[in-house]
Amino acid sequence: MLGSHEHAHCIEDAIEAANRICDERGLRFTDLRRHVLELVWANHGSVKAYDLLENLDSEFSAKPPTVYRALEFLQENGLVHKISSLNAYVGCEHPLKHRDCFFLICSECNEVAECCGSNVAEALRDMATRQGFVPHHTTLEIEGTCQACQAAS
Amino acid sequence: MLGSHEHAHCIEDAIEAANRICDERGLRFTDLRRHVLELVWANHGSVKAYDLLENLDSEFSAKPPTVYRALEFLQENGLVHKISSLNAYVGCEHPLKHRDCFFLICSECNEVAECCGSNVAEALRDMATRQGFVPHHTTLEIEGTCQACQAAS
DNA sequence: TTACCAATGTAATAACATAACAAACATAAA
DNA sequence: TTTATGTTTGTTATGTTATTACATTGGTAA
Repeated sequence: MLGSHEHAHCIEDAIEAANRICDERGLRFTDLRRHVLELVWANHGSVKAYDLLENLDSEFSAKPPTVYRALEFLQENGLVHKISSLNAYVGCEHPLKHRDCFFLICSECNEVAECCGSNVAEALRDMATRQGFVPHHTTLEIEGTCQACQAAS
Repeated sequence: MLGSHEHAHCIEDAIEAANRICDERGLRFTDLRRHVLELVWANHGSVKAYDLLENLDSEFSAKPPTVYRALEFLQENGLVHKISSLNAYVGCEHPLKHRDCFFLICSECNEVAECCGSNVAEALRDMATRQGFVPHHTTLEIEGTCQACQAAS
């Protein structure tokens, strides 16, 4: 668990960042996209596409493409990440500053923490370089137990 | 591409290793399991479960559970890895020696190279430790362009 | 207004994976 | 050898995740 906090702030911040980013890029942060982003941020865990679908109330005609298109837009603009090992999605904790990030996934409480930079990225670059490999995209997802959940057990 | 080589040797080696491992562990390396492992090793790319399904000829009754069970067995015994970002499977290049490994996936030629150890694993452990996170399983998959494909372009 | 492109609606289907139960088969104890 | 047991495979059905293709709507600028 994350420390107790006014989670509404997280959502607000995410929406604000999204507004700013779309503005800068001349993109439309539509009702649908905003709504999906809010749902993704409803908690600090990851969210499944079909759960989003169920929670897009009657305001939207919720068919799979509706959700996947919104997720695609949000991913392209760094507002959401896909967690491949879970087939699920999380809100990006620091859009724009985002580079070489990876995820700590607690399988007890299901929260996902996003980490950036550090020695890991460097070690990865070194390793790839030694192999003559040019990386485009890295998927780094670590499943385990977070600090809070260890303390609790 | 990997350098040209007698790929049949890779398959042979994989089967031999599998035989040895199953033997040591008192497990049954059945025809089905052997056949699936051979198909996984048919090339150095990753293979999709439903492609395996199509290629399990009439010798086996090929329904999805058939394939997924074989893959599960092979994964449990370190003979095959799943590539989450592709929903696909690759043969393990060094069963048993396998620890903290990760994958370089070339999106030009589709080959997958498995890497182990090195500073990366260490950096990951450090990072997790600093966060008080206890890792159980790491998914590390790097998509990019391999050396051979850069040279070719 | 028209023309255009982006966004969304809608239906169908593709791709990936598992549940639940039955049958076949190996192995070892009786 | 027979029986009992657990493992492996067969089979049907279904659950889950994601995309294709085409129609419609809506914003924006010529």
